[in-house]
Amino acid sequence: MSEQQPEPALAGAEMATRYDPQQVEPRWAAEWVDRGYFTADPSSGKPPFCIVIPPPNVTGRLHVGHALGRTIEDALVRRARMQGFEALWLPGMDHAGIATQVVVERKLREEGIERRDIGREAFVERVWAWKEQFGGEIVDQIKRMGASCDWTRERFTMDEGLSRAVRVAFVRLHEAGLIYRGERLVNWCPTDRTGLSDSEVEHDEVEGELVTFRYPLSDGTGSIEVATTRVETMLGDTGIAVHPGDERYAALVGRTVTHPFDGREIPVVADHHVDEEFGTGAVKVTPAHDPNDFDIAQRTGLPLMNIFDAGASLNDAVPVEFRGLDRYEARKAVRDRLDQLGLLVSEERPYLHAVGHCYRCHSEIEPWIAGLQWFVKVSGLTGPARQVVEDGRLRFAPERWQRPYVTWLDDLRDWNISRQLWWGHRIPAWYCPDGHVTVAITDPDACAECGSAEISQDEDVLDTWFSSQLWPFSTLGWPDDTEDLRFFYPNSVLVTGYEILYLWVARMVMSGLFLMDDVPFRWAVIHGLVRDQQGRKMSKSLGNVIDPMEMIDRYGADALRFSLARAATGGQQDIPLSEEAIEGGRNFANKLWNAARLVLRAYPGGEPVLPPAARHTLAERWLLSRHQRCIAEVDVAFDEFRFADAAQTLYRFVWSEFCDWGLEFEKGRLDAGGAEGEDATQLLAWVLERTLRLLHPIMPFITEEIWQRIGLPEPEALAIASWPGGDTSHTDPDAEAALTQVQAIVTAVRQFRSKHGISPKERFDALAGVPADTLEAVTGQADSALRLAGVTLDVTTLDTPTRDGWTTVTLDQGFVQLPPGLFDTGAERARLAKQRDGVASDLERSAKKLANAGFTSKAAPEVVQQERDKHERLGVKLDAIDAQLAQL
RNA sequence: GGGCGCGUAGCUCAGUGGGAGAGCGCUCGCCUCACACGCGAGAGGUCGCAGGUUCAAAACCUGCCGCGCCCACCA
Repeated sequence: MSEQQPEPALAGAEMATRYDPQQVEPRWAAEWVDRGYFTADPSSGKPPFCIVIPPPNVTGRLHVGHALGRTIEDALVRRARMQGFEALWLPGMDHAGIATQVVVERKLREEGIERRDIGREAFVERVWAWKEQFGGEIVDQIKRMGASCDWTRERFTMDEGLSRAVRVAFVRLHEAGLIYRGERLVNWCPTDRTGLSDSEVEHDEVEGELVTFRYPLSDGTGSIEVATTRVETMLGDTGIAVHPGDERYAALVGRTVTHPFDGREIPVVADHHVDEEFGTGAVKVTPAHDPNDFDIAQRTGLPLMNIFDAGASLNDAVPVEFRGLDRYEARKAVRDRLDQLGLLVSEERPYLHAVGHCYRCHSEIEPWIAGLQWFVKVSGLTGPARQVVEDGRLRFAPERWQRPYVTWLDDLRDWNISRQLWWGHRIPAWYCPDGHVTVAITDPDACAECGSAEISQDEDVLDTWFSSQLWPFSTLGWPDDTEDLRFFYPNSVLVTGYEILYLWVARMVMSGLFLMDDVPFRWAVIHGLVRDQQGRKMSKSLGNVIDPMEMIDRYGADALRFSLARAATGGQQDIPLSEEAIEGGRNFANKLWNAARLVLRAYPGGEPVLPPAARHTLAERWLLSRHQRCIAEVDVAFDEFRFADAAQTLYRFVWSEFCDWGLEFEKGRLDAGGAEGEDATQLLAWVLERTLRLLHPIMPFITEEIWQRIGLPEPEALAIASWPGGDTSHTDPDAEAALTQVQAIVTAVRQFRSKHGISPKERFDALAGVPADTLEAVTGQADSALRLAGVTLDVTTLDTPTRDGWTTVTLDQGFVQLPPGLFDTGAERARLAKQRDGVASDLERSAKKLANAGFTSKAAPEVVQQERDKHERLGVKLDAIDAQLAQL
């Protein structure tokens, strides 16, 4: 830290009442990186732990979904680092083909420039320039979150190394016969003017129409009715199909109908795909614009008739009156024309059906023949990808994601990887005039087959996801055999949202297994989508978008991180988040800050030393025991990727246990000063310090800042301190039980005061009775807890005579007596009566249970004994209340 | 058409076979010398519905109802 050194130790007294993340976070974010804590060293001798970041789009901005993923990743990596792993979190960005191209195109258009006007080379240059200038904002945003990435290893999917990896991967797959070129119908986006893979098409219900119309038989003997949701495609019909076994149409197969607009004679064919039950049992066949029809045409030899241009407007293949119309205008025009000719049979509108949409721009997809395209043949890749989850080499958390993953693999069709874009990895295939294809890693000078020097490279680029699927190993140096690759592959964990389970996760597994012969990662941690409090998707139009940068400005990165971690429950599919929740995270940070202020007020600095056990008070034994349980619970929660549980456990420990009881008990000792005060201070600092370590993966900034103020001689930062755990020596069930007694006493007195409206200023005496075996432990402790609240307490055993005229509050095990004159008798009678009702009904239920022979004979003995104890306790309590009521 | 998830306090969610919980919100009382971004005390729930298993069900099984999501070439 060049300008602002972290505060030295002993700064407790200088700590402000309010924690201010803005003064802390930027300093540490820079300092950790500058000191090289996050730079991984594969030769350290430590075991590896590696996560690669899901690379965000270069043009992207951090949204709250990213914030969730990065929080989870950072928590895992920081904990692993503290646990002694050589932890690498490898960052980088994705060129994001379509998305980026569209963004830059839009910017250029604002300058009055069309990409086709300036040409491919100039356009790509503009994208690079744009990327250099405006891209990467998201990197700074990730840094602000406190992400412990190794920025020295930052990668980009189109940097030199990764571009080479893409070519090698392409060539290797091609050599293995797993990449081929073919002409097929592709999912065409008429807006982005490129083909898409099946995974990039989203199916949404739309309110369309179902139009039924007639094709007259060419011989004038009748007609055939067909139905369609896209009546405009009838312009491209080249056949009518019926089921081979359908007797209604058997006589028509082989005959023709006449196209009403252009007079073409169209054959009636038989094909098994047709469902006799549906509609009229006859189907119009548009091979060039429907995948099923394409298949039918392949089987029956019907010709293809392409009626659309790349923008999905009608081309010159259709009658003049329709040319140039876009598909929606055409739909109406064709329908009207059919109506005029008296061929329209019926219309159903609205007709709900699913229509494919482009995942980037949401235009309706047009199945279209876009020339020769490259495909990945998945049949050779899915088997191993399924196998590794079945034999546990790759595991999902939560486990339920395994099933959809396997199901998807089972149904997978070949992957179209050609994109008619300019921004991306150009397909490493060259063609000569004779039609030979040369596929090569480095640009060839001549055709590999005929030696022709007249070769030209494929105009298309590869699907963005083709390079993303290599990310877990290409970033580590593949195809070279690097030290990083050997050490950090397979990655330990991959963290991502379920929306790219197929698009990305499954493909990394397939390519990793094929190219690296091993899974890309051992765990796939799948999280939900962050939604608003009503469960709605965040969108600008709804105005419910939570901008993580704004939240960091307002509440701090720790607050954001904590609230995200706490919300990531995994039980439900998605994650609701509200600004109030983040405010809760901020409040928690402030609570921790103030607890530290109190503990460190008189702390001398240095490593906290736990006083010998013999000097621990009951409350201290309790605190250490609870703290130890907290460590164990947090540890297991992290191991099982239950981030919400880890956060919740820490919240409860810090707030409800450490602060609410621990610090309240210890205030007396702290104030006492001297040896007693030193013991208390050391013990609290010891617990605090370990708690900071536990909390650090989720809230790195505030924990580091406080930790520095404790002033340990080493290590120099919490970020590289060790993870607590393992030790169980402080577990102390006796202390926990005894303290439960104390809490009951303290609560009873507080309730009494509150119920009777006794002013906090009013001081009074009280007497508590507890079982003999906890008397010694409880004595003093209960008194010290209450003294601050203006109550002087005597503690005695249960069998000591009670004080005449005092009112008794009956506890589960013991009682509290309060002096007369403090309260209204009527109110007290009401309080007791209410309590009696509760106890009486519990007692009745317990008695019934014990009277049930089935229960006493079949239930586990310890459960029955527990019930007997409870019954007895309730009986004693009821008697005590009755006695008290009688006195009033 | 196939699959998945969820219905528990006003809201968002924990809780997987033995006495209904948390955070926020709400009510009452407190500026108690760490914290009002706080402290203390409360109110509030036929655990979606109906059957079943069990001595015992919010939890396990079956069916139904409701909400959300994913996959899918019924025109």
